[in-house]
Amino acid sequence: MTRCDHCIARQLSAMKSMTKEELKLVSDCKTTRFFKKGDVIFEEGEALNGVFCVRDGVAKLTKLNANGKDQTVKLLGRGDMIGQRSVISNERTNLSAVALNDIELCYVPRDQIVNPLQKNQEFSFDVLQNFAKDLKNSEDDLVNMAQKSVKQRIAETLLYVHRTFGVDANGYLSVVLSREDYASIVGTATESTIRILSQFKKDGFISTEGKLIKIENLEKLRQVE
Amino acid sequence: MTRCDHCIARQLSAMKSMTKEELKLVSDCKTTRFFKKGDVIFEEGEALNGVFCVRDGVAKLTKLNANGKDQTVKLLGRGDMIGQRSVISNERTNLSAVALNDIELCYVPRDQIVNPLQKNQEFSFDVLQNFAKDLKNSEDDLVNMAQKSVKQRIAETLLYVHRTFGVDANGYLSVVLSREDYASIVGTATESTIRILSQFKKDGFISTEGKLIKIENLEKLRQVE
DNA sequence: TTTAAAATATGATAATTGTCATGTTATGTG
DNA sequence: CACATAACATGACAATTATCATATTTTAAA
Repeated sequence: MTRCDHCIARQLSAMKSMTKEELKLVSDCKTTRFFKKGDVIFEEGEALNGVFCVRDGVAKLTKLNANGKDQTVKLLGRGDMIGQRSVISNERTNLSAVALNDIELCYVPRDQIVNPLQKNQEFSFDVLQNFAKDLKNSEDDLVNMAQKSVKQRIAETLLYVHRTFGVDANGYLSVVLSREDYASIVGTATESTIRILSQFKKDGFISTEGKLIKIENLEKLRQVE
Repeated sequence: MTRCDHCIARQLSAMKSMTKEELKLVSDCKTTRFFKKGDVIFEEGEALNGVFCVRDGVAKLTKLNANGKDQTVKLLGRGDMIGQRSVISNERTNLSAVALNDIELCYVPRDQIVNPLQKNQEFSFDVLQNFAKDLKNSEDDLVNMAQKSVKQRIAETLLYVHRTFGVDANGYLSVVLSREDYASIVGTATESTIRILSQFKKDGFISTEGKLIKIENLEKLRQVE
């Protein structure tokens, strides 16, 4: 079994401030899980008795609204933790997690997270700082959602995916999302997303190859109004 | 000077898990500040070297967007803490705080919050749980903003204000917000807000008396589509 | 490889929301 | 009280976005 202290995810997550002993416990208890593209990792309303840590791959957190539509709340990549909140507040999760491509997760039981949280000040302060950052991002997202046009939100999502997950050898966004995925992130109809992406193509801001998207002009995308 | 251990705000905030000694320090260091309706408590971009705790009154947290419009991110009432995040992440605040009516705040210097956070496990876990709750709310807000109509968002805001801050002796919402305030919360034009509130009046969902709003039919407001 | 299903694309049209103009009503200040 | 200012209200119109219909293309499975 892979040891946690070598895991690349550790470099990126709050777990970097766990002690060697704590990390050893995590290492011993954790189980590694693989999910295929499209697999549901957990469903809204489930009780999570542990935390997932993304070792490799990308997942989305979604929330079902009253009309039966999914809203994507967050994308998660390497080093991100899933389910910390539910574990800390001891509530069922209010989000579903779905794999966007093949993904490898470590599942760490609740106790191995909560115990260090209650004993290791550095770790708990780190998690607190992560939460503070998440909250700030969340506020920014809210303002964007409230005040920007669909076109702007799509442009920003493309830039976000580019910035966060990078590009493949040919310059295409390495995370491949369907038009419906993009629609679910910006909170609009799939048709609107398709139309706007087509427009971006005509404008030369992006190019596509099947489902792959390449950003051709970062600056123009930033200036979309 | 009023002692913190008698403060009603303490019953509601994470400070309830501070030790007597910690609370004594807070009590000795804190300063009480009064703001009048409309006063700016602090501005986006300021460095906050402490935390505000709402003793009485209501404030809003707003964020300026690129077009110069304010988005209201959160309303704060008795027992709510303002500025914890900036203090914890050691960053300048990304929000402004404005008094919505006459308000009394306690200002607690940074150290009196951060030191207990680094020493008192119970307190820091409590703050963590508060953050977890805030994050969940924030996600819910995002989904609402993304997927509900302006009309629904206004109806929900009325219900929220009713639920959170209650009504006066005559049944009017005890927090009095301008149409512009409501617009800034739901992220729409002031005129749209005025129109929709007029419609709600015609429909008999609410009644008004000057700026005062009374909810006449909770159930109908909940069912708005 | 064939074929069904899913994803993408686009037109037509409706619904929602924003913007600008303009008038009325409250509110507060000298 | 008078007056200036801000808040509220409403019409007319424009812009954005959603919805429905219908092709076309891509993908995946038999």
